[in-house]
Amino acid sequence: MAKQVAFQNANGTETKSKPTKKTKVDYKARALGLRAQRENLPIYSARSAIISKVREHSTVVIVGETGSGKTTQIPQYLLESGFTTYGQTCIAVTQPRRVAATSIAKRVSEEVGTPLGARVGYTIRFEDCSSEKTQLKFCTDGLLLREILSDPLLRRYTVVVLDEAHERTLRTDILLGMLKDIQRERKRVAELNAEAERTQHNEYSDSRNSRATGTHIKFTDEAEDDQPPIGEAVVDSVYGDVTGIGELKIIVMSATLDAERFSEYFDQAPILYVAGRQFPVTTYFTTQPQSDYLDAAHLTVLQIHTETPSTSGDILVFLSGQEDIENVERLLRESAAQFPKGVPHLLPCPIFAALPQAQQSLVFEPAPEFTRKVILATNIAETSLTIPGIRHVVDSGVHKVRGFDPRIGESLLVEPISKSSARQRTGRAGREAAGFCYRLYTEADFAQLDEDSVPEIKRCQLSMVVLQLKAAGVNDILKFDFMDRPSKRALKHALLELYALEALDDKGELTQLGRWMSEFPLEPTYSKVIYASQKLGCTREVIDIVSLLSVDSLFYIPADKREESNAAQMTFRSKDGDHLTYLNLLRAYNKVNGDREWCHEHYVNRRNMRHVLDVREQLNRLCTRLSLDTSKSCGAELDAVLKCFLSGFFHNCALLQPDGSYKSLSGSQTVHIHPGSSMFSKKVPAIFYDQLVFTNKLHARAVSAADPLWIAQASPKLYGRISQL
DNA sequence: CTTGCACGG
Repeated sequence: MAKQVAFQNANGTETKSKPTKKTKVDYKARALGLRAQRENLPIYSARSAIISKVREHSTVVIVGETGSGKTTQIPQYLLESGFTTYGQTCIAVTQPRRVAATSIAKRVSEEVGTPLGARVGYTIRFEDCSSEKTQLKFCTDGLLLREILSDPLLRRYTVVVLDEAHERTLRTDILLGMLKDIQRERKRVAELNAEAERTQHNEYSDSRNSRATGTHIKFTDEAEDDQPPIGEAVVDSVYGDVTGIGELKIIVMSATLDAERFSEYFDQAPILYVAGRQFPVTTYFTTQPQSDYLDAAHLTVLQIHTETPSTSGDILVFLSGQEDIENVERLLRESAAQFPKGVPHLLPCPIFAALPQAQQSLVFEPAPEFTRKVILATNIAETSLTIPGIRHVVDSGVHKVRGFDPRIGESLLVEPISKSSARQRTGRAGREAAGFCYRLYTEADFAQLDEDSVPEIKRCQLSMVVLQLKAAGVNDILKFDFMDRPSKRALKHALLELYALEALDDKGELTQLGRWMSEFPLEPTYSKVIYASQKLGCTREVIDIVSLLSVDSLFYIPADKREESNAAQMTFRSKDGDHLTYLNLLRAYNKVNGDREWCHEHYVNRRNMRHVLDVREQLNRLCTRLSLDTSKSCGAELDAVLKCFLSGFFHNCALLQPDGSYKSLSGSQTVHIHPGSSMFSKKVPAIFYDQLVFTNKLHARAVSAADPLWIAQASPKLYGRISQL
């Protein structure tokens, strides 16, 4: 081979862990069989140290490397140590991802030896596998956040364990802030309870004189029938009856050594370190910077393949997105076709979130005889998926990052990864045995990388976050104790957006509409649209379309089938734009009952369509509970639907210019209609869009035609003038 | 004029 990528060995090796094996449910006997395995985990020797630290401190930070067993064991140690009481209190363990919450709950219930949903259970959106008996509940962090809105003190829980906190997802960060508040309030309320107990046991003291300000104790003789028979109810001026509520313990679990930040945030909480099970990974850097990482990735894979036996394990390549993956796949197929006889086959397996399930699962199947798999992956393989059999990792050093700046809007750009991300990628080579990692950048470039990625909360739109905080009673958003504070500009932008949507009044206080909107698991723009649909009589259509917009791709478009998939999409096309096109798609999908073949023929992403139906069902149920008539339909008068959308999306409008381009109303920027849109290359006086994302250009996604007059009516204060245009 | 990293409710 003429072209080569030169590598050099890094100083030292990097290591990672061994996964636990999946097993079948078999309750008591099975649990007994698992006990030896549990006691063999690295964390087992730290059991009593962990428990006593949790008893002594309100908050404990635990750093556990992959394979330490922290995720499955620590919740069980707490359960065994009496941190909960049957039928009354519970331990919550949060995960950033749904699959993790469910699979860990399954494993732990096996180890505990009870059926799933009994003593150990899980709750995620659309799926509740827990009961009155549940004392250990695994859930997504987003779900626990929702629970705070209906139970501001989280009174059911004695301990909350935040797992994977180092990932710093938007929801983990908000949860950290809110839990810190809740912990302080619980401490105050717990003291009230302790004091009530003391006064009750002292027959000489007058309890009325010994209470904290702002509270009073109800006497049993003035109580309703639902009062406990013995003793007195403890009532707090803010939370009402707080009888029996104790302190809230918080355990922050992290896989990396950034624990000091968590410890500082929780008033110097103690940090415990637990070692993992690891295999060494030999890491190489390129000797020269690579101008084209796709070419470098392609050549490196060929080098690994020819220089090591194919039985030495599969190759995992980290790339930035679908386009990169499809390009490298093509290069590899071309090269593999020219292998001389006797060289083992090379099987490229792409994997990214938008890929249909059937193709995703190929990654997990063992390669055929005399064949080596090359997994071409996005960040999905960094944390979300663990692919067995990987011994070689090729790291491009880049990923795609969503950004947000109120001045520019949203963006989606390829950027260098952080050091911790590079280490995480490297670790993927050492899950089962010693491995190798090839970094397609120099050691000097690695040294220049940021230590950690920027937390999500600093690079996304915050209107939904701010609405949630307001609904949870956080009045001064600018003073909220964020672990990493978003910019003042971003927070003010969110406050202004909520004001424009009439969720906040001119004092910045939550309006009745804002309270109503906060009930929805939706961006506030969407809940506003649903609200507007009642007056205009098209709630059924609006809920359908909002559900359709909750997934990011309704169609799957492979690079080589663009023409065909476009033709298939034409079947659903509405002249008014994407919103009604999507509605047509849903109706067609329902007519064939989501038939698999039909979806395949029309390039419809079936998994995402199922999610749409789940969201729709949840929204319908929620609306009914809030006494909205979800059957209100506008029939063929679909203009009403577009008008509703404008009541939430008046900020997302653009007007046609004499030169045929569109300029946004809010920022006077040139916006380009996304090529996948039914409005692409169409000229109408005005458009509105679901999203504006900067990639190489400002692209408007999910676009529909709008009457300029409707825009003026939707927000007379902002755009009243355009009716005169 | 030709395109969407990953998640969550």
